[in-house]
Amino acid sequence: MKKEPTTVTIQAWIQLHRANQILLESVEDALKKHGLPPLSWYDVLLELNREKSEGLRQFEIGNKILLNKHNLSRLIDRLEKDQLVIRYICSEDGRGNRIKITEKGEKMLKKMWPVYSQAIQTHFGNILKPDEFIELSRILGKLIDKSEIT
Amino acid sequence: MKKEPTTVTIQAWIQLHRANQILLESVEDALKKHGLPPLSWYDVLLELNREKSEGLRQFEIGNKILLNKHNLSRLIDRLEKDQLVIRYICSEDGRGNRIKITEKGEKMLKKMWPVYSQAIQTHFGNILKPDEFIELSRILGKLIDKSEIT
DNA sequence: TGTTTATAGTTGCAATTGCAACTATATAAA
DNA sequence: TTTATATAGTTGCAATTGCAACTATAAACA
Repeated sequence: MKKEPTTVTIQAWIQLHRANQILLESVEDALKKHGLPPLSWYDVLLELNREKSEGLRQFEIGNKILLNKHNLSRLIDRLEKDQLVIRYICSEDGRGNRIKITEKGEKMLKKMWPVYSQAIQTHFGNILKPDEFIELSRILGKLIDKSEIT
Repeated sequence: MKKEPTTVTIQAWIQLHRANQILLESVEDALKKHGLPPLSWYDVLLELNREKSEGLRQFEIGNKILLNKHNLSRLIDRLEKDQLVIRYICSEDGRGNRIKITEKGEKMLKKMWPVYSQAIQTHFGNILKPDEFIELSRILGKLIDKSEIT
């Protein structure tokens, strides 16, 4: 089906891109200003924190946070160098490893959250009304779901 | 005002981030698959195409597409190397220069649009209903406006 | 079993980005 | 005017990302 996007579609697309860009920058700025690591570290640590006992395989993390394997591998290098995570050998699959969060990693997560959440609240939470979040969430959900099927 | 974001707020924020990530990737993939340059090139060329006669100063482009000056300077290096734009000396301000799109640049714009628009349509335009674009646009607009004031 | 094919993860290299310092000119202030 | 300060843009260097090739193991298959 070949169809030109309507003006409204194009506008919404640009705004989506722009809004995300602005918000992301605000969050990253806030983290940086507090001497904290970038958001991508938080994303990984958060997923690992949800699976404290078993840890996660790299590809599992990659699926959750939508990051390709080679960049994830090196992101984990950095996290490991800072002792926020550890790579364990993987008993059930000799090719891979199993990543677990450390005590220090949990502390980092706790240290980042106030800054992160405050930025979300300031630049996002305070701007829209409760209904608008629900509506926004519903619409974005459709976009995300659709892509997951494909 | 210190307030924790609600669950709904956090969810919407994550979805915004995710939806953008997915869509952007789709668009970039499509461009790459067709052997075309990245979206950032399109953004710059589009702005320049709107000001064909006078061209634009770098800082003007930077404001429009939200890109910092040093990265823009080098993005323009690349565009200029491919002869899609030209840097002219700037009569009214000796520090800066004035960027104009070339014939070749306009052609590139025309070549990119079908691929770009097709990707937008497939992954975005076809997914939501007309009302939803309007609503999405309205909500995102609030977020963007707010940030511009600050 | 032995052989192909797919998957998990890593690494080398090139391109891009971020940061800080720098040049040059313009604007403001003394 | 002279000096100080701000702005426009560039550049060196380090960090990050993207791409392709690579190793190692698992799964499928003959």
